[in-house]
Amino acid sequence: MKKFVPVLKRTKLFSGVGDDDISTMLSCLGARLLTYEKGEYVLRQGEHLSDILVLAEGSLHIQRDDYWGNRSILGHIGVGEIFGEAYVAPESGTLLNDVIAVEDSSVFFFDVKRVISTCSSACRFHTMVVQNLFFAISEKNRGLVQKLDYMSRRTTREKLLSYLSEEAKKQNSASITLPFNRQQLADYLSVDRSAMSNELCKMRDEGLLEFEKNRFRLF
Amino acid sequence: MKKFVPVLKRTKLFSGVGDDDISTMLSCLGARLLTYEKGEYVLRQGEHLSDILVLAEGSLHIQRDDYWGNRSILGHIGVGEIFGEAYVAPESGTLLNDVIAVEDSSVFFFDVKRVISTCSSACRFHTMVVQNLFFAISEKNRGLVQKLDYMSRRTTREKLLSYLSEEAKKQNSASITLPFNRQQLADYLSVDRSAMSNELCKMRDEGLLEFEKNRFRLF
DNA sequence: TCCTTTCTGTTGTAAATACAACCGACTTGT
DNA sequence: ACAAGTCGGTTGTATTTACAACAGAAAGGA
Repeated sequence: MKKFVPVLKRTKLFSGVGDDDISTMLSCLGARLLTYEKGEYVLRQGEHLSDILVLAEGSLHIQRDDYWGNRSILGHIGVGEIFGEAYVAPESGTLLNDVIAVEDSSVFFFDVKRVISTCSSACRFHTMVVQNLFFAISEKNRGLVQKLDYMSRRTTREKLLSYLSEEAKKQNSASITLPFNRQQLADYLSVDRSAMSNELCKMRDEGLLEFEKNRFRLF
Repeated sequence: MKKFVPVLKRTKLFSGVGDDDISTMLSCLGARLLTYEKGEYVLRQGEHLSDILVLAEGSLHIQRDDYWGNRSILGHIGVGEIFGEAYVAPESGTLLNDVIAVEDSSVFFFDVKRVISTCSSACRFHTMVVQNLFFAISEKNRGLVQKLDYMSRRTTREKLLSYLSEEAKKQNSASITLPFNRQQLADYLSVDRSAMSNELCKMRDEGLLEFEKNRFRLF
């Protein structure tokens, strides 16, 4: 568990907390570290959740399959990101989405009650962690608003362009790597894969962008 | 300002705080109360925000107009609801949406710095308010996920049904009142108004629902 | 290496949507 | 009461999308 302290140190949750203090907090917060193989479910839709999770290594997708097998991908979780925070509130109800490992992954579980409430021992950082938690979920909130912005576009092309250009802004480069293959990108943008593939090629022919696998370059 | 204490008492932000303590906190938090006429902007896209807002009376829409005048409605804010919380984080950047009064409204402004940090006076409730804030934004987060679920549907009918049935669940009744007229509902679901109107009538003819103005009944 | 599976692009067709234009009912303000 | 504006429904057409089916390339396993 200790080996992930450098990872945790750079997360939003432990921002401003030193290495030693993180080590202390790991036991103070009753942290557990679980591992998942590619394809395994980390969380399932309908479950109750009382932990805040942090991805220590690997990569996850938040997604949802309906009755008919149509998949919708809500988002991607990279190393150091927090997830599950939205479902630990007392009145939150059960999870609306699955979380699945897209590669072998390790996940920290922190009991929210121990994160939020001041403990008896000498953890000076609870206040800061609660604030961090607030800022982290507030960031996630803005990300969701951003995604709603992509999804509110009427055409596949507009969805692609708004997503790709936002991603370019985030990655601070015109060359970007997406955490999705074509099918996943289509599920993320809620469009048909073949139509999207078609549209991507048209855009390439028009000189708007280039791509190879999941690497894209915008012009 | 005092007259709104009963309203504030029932908000998520002040949940668990007594009347007297709310009165005390109003000054302690440096609360300001501003009023807006129907159609006035409360917040504008691109602005910086350092306050957390609570709607004391009236009704607001969170929306966004693009270059070409296409409007997208992100959500509706009713009395007692918190808003702006997602944009008060240090690294949050500017607002992505406008907030506009759809009827004459009054809004409380609370400086986030005074909400989050412990004050010197005897406010025993800061910890609780920060927790409340966390839960409130976490609830808003779930609402955004819910909206993404509507928006991920491919057809206008599916969008309508998922939205209306979710609203029926929230309002705990098959008869629901929407905070939108037809154009606003279309902007909320990101579909064409006339196509949506058409679809609604088809659904009515098929016996799926009834409606009159902004009141709907599901069968 | 060979076989299987996955991934991506291509095409054609049916279905759904956007867009524009129009109409009548209803509101609002003067 | 009148005029102007708003609102919701209807229709037709052009555009866009979903869906299904297929094929070649790439990746992975035996």
